[in-house]
Amino acid sequence: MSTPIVEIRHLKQHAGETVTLRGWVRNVRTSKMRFIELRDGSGFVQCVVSANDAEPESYELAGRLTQEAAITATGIVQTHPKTGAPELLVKSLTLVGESVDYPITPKEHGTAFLMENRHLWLRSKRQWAILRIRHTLVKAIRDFFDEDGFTLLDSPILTPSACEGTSTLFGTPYFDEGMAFLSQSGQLYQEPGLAAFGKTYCFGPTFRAEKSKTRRHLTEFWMVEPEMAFAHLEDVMVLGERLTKFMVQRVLEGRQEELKILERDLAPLEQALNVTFARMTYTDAVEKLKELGSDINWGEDFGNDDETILMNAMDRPLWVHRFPKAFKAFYMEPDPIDPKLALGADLLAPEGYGEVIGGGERASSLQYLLDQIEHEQLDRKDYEWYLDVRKYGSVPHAGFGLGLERAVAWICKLPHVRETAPYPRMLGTLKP
RNA sequence: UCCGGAGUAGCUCAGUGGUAGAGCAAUCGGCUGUUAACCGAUUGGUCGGGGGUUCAAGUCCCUCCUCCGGAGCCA
Repeated sequence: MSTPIVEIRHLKQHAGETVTLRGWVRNVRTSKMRFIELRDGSGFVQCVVSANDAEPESYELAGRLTQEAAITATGIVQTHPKTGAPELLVKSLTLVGESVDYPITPKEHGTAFLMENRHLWLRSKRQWAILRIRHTLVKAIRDFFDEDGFTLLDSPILTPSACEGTSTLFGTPYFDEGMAFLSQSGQLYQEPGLAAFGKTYCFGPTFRAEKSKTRRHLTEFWMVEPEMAFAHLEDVMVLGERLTKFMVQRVLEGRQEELKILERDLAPLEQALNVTFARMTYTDAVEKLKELGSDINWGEDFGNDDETILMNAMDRPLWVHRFPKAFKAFYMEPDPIDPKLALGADLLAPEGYGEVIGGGERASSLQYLLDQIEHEQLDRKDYEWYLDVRKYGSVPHAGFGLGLERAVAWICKLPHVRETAPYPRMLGTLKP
């Protein structure tokens, strides 16, 4: 006689029925009664093995199960007499794969050890919750742009030169063409797509060979980069805010169990959903920072502390816009009212998470771009294809980049982005 | 790259010059529903590597390596 195989997430629908579960042993507590905490990737459930209800050899097996052994368990779905949660009253157990001396024990571990065992750490409850939320955010991002009429236009990962010229790039030999570089942004490749598709986005890994050693940096991270034709700075802030709210909403709706595992305070997320994001010009932000005790001067980029100081005084996400042109990328459109300023906007997440979105309006004048390329001492030859966007039907256009890992870190309220990626790549971390 | 901190049992840590310790894990035994279960016992160490001081070094000095936190740079 065979019983239906059921995923733990569907257990509730099978109350009173005999079913088979397949999964891994998270923990075992043995007394006369034996309790197996089982996980199957879809959820967690307690299996109860008693001498009365289980076959003798299964009862015996339950007594010698080890952490992370793979098993199947067949029994009746009942409710926990104390908590009311579904549990399985076991009739029979089979051992599918044994597990000897699993390194990650129920007690605490250091970060270095956990990172070395990242491939196993993925099985831990917190990591499971975080990566499920990451999954939901990726899906939300795709759904948002697809439903909004954007066309996915994949930017290449192997590129011939720097896009922004500032950051360090990872290089790799590319046949007879010399060095190729891993892309640090797909944006420049989106712009030519506008005249073909109107609104486009790319979403994939990007790479920065910066020797940054902070809680906000990975050398490999995912970024979604929408770009819109006939669009201005205002459109960036409107779109970015809608996207952020959509992402937060999807997680609040669909990942309640995971948020609970993470003990995430939901109030700041609900707040972000229900209010209009704050806006402040760079110039006002500098004034505000000075009031709050920062030693920043106009013309300097925000330091890590500055973002923290600014956001501690804020109860919602904040757009900072119109930065000094000097420290922004060469392709930014200058502010027609004050040409010292660039029409850029960054979205700072609350709770100390800092920049999640960076974007703005792109320069649409060929002559202006040529002047900028000369001024920045870039090689015009590298950008001819990019300049063609301005030669053949140039229009105002704008877009932004949203860093997935930073969004996950904020929404899960994590102390470090390294937990937001399945296999994070950082300064000094290439394994596993 | 700079500043600070740390490397001792499989893991998390205590041990400030005189015989190397605890909790967890593992192993064995006990316990009528447990939930980081609990109780008892056992096993487990080139004290990060190299050099030095000393009768004696986990402990003091030099040096290298690795990791953690922060800065700069950025999403």
